[in-house]
Amino acid sequence: MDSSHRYNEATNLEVSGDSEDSATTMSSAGPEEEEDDAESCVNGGDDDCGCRDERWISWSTWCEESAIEYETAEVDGRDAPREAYASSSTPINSFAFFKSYTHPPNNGNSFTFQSLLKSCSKSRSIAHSTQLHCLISKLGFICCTSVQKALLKCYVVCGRLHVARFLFDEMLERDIVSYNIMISGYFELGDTLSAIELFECAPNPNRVSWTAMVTGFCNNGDSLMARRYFDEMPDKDLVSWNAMISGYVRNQQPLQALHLFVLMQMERFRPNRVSIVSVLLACASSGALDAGKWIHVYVNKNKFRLDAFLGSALIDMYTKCGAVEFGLDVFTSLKAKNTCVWNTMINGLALNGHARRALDVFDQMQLGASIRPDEITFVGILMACSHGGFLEEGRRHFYCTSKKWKEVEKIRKIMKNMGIEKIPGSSSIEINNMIHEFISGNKSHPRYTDICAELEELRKKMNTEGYHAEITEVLYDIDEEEKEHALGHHSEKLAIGFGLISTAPGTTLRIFKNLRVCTDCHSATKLISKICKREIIVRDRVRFHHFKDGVCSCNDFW
DNA sequence: ATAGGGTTAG
Repeated sequence: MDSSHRYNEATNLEVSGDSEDSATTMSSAGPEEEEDDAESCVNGGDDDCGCRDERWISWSTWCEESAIEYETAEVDGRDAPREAYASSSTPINSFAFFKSYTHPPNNGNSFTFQSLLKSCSKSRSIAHSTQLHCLISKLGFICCTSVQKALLKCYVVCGRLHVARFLFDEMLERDIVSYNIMISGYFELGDTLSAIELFECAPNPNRVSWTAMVTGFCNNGDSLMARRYFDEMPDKDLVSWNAMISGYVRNQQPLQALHLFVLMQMERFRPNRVSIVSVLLACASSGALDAGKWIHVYVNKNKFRLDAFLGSALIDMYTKCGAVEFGLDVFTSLKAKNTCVWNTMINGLALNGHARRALDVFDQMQLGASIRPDEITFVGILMACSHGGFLEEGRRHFYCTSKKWKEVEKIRKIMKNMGIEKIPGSSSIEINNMIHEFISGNKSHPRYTDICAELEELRKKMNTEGYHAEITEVLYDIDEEEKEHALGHHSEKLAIGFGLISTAPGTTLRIFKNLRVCTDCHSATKLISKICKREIIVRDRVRFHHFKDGVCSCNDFW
């Protein structure tokens, strides 16, 4: 396939807009058409021997015996295809609908069962899956390969891999689709070895199989292995690129995600909304505001439909980059606001310390828009309150997470034994469209010595202002001097030092840290903002700190 | 057609 063709394909995907939703809009063809496959595998089928009646009896018996509480099927137009109903409904509704629709001698065909199974896998209902499995066996549809695959999927999404494997091994015709279902199933359970094994014996792995490997490894935290498969993949398409990009985002490697996004376009693939949402997440978690703005322009230029998905991603990006007003602009311009959109806005405001505004939006959500808040909304509201300093008692209680060295030591040992390393502190700063990342204690930045000299200079000035390193926070029982050294090289200090020496006086510094800012860095940054007459904005894992003239916007609540 | 990619928090 040549690149220009791929380009067009990608464009069409975007321009048509709704194409990615087509999975829920089933084709109307099918249900009433008799399928050869199904007909040939049904046992009997002769009126004279009473098979049809018997089938109907077993169906109704099963309905009663399965103790399913039927809900009233409400469908617009009784002639709506059963598939459409099944794919957009719960299995209970689908069964009820099937029952109300089915009169002897019409017991449905293989399509009917495929759709019912689809609704089972959608709701991950093992009970309904097994019941349907029984019925399908009774009626003889189990020999139909498409029904088998649908059943396979049910067991896979319900986590019953051993059952799925049994069915898989029993299948007479195993096509690439069944292999792919099994591969993702193994990854879902974290059984990467079995997934690899299946992939390697897969007759002819296609793009879906390769992408399943990429996604599978990413979901299991192994982006390195995912990248290896991605690089080896012979014929990548947009979905495979998106899988790798979003995989990097999920594994907290936003810079790699951004890099791959650029690479993707160099390979003449045109980003669609999925790529855009993923890369916005990368911008949000690395604080790449300029990159994020560029994406927003791209979205407008290419007339991407601004739906709740894209809208929340944009609001999330802006607020996590400290640009609250831009986030609010997107929020107000959004026509369809679902719970997620409201939550994103509330959390974004809370994150930036705008407690009052977050609570206002919360009121608006319930009173003005009548959207029901969920648990995520409440987490956001709590966050807003705590950052607003409304929970002082909580804070006092908290100060009682602080000198238990022995406990800390124990936890560290357990973590090490489990193979979990402490997450290294990492801070990034965007300068001239370049993102510089600093890891605490890492000396690899080309200007490392200059940065240290600058920090040393600052320390002297800070000491005259009465600053002494607050060492209690290092939470490790090393001697005082070592503690002070470790503090001096916290990643945010390195980023600030670099920002100071590489930007014009007075320029605002925007730092992004993956962990929380420690007390020492907090008071040091306050002083630095005063000494250097700079505004310094630090976003840590939990919230924003706007430092100016020796004061922080969080009023020391965090 | 069935299989692979995307939103909010802790």
